[in-house]
Amino acid sequence: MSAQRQRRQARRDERREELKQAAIEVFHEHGYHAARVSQIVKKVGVAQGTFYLYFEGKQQLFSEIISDFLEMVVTTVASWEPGAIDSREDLREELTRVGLMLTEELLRNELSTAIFFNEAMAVAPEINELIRHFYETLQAMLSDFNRILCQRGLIAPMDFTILGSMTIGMVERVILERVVYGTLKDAEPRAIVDHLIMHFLAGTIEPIGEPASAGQPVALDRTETSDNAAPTEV
Amino acid sequence: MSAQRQRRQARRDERREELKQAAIEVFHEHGYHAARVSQIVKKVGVAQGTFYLYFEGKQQLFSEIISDFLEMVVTTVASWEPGAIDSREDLREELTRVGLMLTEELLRNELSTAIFFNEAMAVAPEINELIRHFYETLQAMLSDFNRILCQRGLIAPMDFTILGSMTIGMVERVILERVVYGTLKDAEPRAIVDHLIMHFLAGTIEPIGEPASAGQPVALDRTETSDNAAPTEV
Amino acid sequence: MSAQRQRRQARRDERREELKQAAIEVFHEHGYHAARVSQIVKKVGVAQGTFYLYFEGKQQLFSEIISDFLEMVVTTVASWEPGAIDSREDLREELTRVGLMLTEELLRNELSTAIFFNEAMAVAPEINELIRHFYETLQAMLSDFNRILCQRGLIAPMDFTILGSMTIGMVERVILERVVYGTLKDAEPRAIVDHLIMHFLAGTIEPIGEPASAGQPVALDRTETSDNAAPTEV
Amino acid sequence: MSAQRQRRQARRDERREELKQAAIEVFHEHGYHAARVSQIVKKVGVAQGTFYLYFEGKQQLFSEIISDFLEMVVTTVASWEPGAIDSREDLREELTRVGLMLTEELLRNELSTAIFFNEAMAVAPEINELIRHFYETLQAMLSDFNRILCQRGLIAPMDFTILGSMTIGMVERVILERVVYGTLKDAEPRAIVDHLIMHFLAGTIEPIGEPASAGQPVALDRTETSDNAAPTEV
DNA sequence: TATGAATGAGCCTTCATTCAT
DNA sequence: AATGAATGAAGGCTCATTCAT
Repeated sequence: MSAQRQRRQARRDERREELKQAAIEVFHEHGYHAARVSQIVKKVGVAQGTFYLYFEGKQQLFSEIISDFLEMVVTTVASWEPGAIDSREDLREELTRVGLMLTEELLRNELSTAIFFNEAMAVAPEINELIRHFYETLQAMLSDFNRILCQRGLIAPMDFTILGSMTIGMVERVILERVVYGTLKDAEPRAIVDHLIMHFLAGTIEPIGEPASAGQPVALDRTETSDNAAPTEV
Repeated sequence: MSAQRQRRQARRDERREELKQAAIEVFHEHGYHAARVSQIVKKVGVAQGTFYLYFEGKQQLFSEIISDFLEMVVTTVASWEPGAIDSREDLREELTRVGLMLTEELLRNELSTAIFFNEAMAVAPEINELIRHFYETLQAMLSDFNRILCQRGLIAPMDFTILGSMTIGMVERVILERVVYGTLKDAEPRAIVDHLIMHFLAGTIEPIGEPASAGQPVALDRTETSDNAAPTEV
Repeated sequence: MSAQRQRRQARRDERREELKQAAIEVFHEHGYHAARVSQIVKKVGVAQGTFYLYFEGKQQLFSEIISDFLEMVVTTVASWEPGAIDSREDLREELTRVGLMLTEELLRNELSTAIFFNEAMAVAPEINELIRHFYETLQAMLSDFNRILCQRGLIAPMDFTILGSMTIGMVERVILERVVYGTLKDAEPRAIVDHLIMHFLAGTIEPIGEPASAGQPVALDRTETSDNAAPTEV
Repeated sequence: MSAQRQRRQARRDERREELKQAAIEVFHEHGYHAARVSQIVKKVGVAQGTFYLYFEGKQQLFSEIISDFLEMVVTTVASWEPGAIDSREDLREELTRVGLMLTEELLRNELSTAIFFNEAMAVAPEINELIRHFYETLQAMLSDFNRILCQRGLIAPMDFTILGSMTIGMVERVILERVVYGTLKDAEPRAIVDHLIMHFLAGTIEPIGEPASAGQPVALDRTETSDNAAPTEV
């Protein structure tokens, strides 16, 4: 009895996932508004009505897809471990670890990422709230992180709300270009993460490309850099 | 004759602008897809058909609104004058000038800004292309700027494409929060611009908030940041 | 399974036919352009959307109605059997058979016939092509028939393309008047067919009304007719 | 005063005619329903409103165009002079005269002819009545003609209403093909008229192409026509 | 559970006509 | 007479959702 029930539930979950995956593809290809429920069910090979046995409707499914995505991001970012960080080098390492993990996740969920950035804000107020909440959570997390870092003297004091926004923006646009539009597809994830972290840490003071020199600011005077007209674009 | 023609043209332009403005409000309030042409004309007090004397249709008008917005941004950003910049202090001043100007423009076009960030990517492929083109233009402009700065030894060498994306992201998220969502409404435009520039210049090395100390990095306690020699400011 | 599928298909076909029939009535009553889809569905008692489950749109349905009609005509005309025709009498009999069959079909599809003659050319270029093609087919068929008849010495040589057009015109106007406008509603189909055939065979040489004399031309010379005997009008 | 008034009236008539001519072109090119008043005025180079100074509306203008056409046809057909006709040869000559005159007129008004055949019945009930009336007039005229001819022993007695319809149909389809569709454009007007008349007079008994033999029925037996497999298509 | 036929509200757009100038 | 901006009614079609089977 229970075994049969379990099997049924498993089959149900499977089909649900199939539909959701198909929806992600359709939403990605056409955008939410041009996406048709009929296209989704056709991809899976079930009848129109079946869709409504698994989801309340088109919007609710979209909402769920966005929720999944946001939760994944939050979980990844929240995995940061500030405990053992005592130096800027420690910080750099930890940020690199988290950055690479996030990058990996986003690349794994390329379509959802694209949907999130392109469509999510233009579907319905409820979803906008979801997203606003996400950004607020992210802001709060980053503020906490940065406050800790500041207390430990690892970063300078400043308005951590603004800093949080800047960090989020920096990261998300780079992700957008790399994961969604492929503009930065020549750049290795590692290089991208390095740039993000170095920029977070030192703005445009320190060069990137020679890991050896990382942590040691270049002397920013003309004589030394004059022969560096064509910087090595990583 | 000519006088009458001129008067007509003037009235025509005026009405066109009225309709466009009403459309911006409606698009902002309901989003592109939920916006109704009927709501737009009702706001202006003209008949439904009149709308089509001035615009080809709902989407074309949206497209025009986005174009206007993008052009405004590009024009503002392009007003940067790299000529006389010889030091990081010069750079800071020039960036501040442009940053404040952009902020001012965006605040003046608050609704368009919101529409751009929330809706623009989810309307139609043609508009997406418009926007992609915009970002590419921006990227190219920033890359050029940074290359020049780098040649002058004002910033370190790195991948300027990535740097461009980071800068764009940084700026646009802060704008979004401040202008569109009001999250940073407590922060003065000036403070925001300062943060953006300082972060661009020095990441999280330098404190912000005490203009007096600007340019002098906080002592990032060397014991804690042992291998992190205090960066020498220009 | 298969049984249910069959039942469904049957019901589907039935409803499709119902809608098409209703459309024929509406097109006939109001003409294509003034016909409303809403009138069609109301006649059948289904929702507006249902219409689009069965037809791509108003024009496509019209096109289908015309196609059906044209096919019916071509099929009927093509049923002619020239094999055993060796004399003008044989020819007359065969033409009579086909003529009556066509008349019967057209009377059975009175409304479609009317729609064809009144509306079909004024709906859309695609439909015009359909109709042009129909006439070309008919022309070709008639030319072939007549060439055969000529070879057998049953009709005189002449330009069979012109002859084909004359025959088509002769027939279609008589049909139009009888079936569509009812002008000739006093005339029995048989009488009409007789007139058509006799006219085709002998122009105005032979009288119609006394089948007995058929085949024997009235003496058409001046002396006999100069005294102007009042002919008995049938 | 009166001179000025006359000049004004002349200018008015001229412009009215210009508009009507433009309308004919537009109606011909697009069909009545797809024709736009804006296209008509653009052709003439006047404002939209000007159109309504000369015509009550689009439909009324169409109606007028059709009326002009019908009147032209009736006038031409009515020019027949039965007075001196005493023999079938006389008849043939008179019919040829009228036939050529009609053909000439129709070729001169090619566009109106096309509009009449393709569009006229599908515009509005009032116009249909106009056309029905036209056909009835034509019918009556032909019936009268034929009755006279019959009385003079030139044609056999039959149902002259049916004969009238047959004649009208014969003529109009040949015209349609030649003038409107160009299918018979290889045939000289004279050849067409000859065919029409010969068919009217003798159906398919007499050959066409050798005017010499006109009036003398070919012997319709196989021996003479057997080697005539490929009749001279005029 | 699955099906898929049926629903029906809702909107963008066109264009003949009007009328103030 | 001429203009041309303004009108506004009207309808084809879509598609998310429901529900009887």
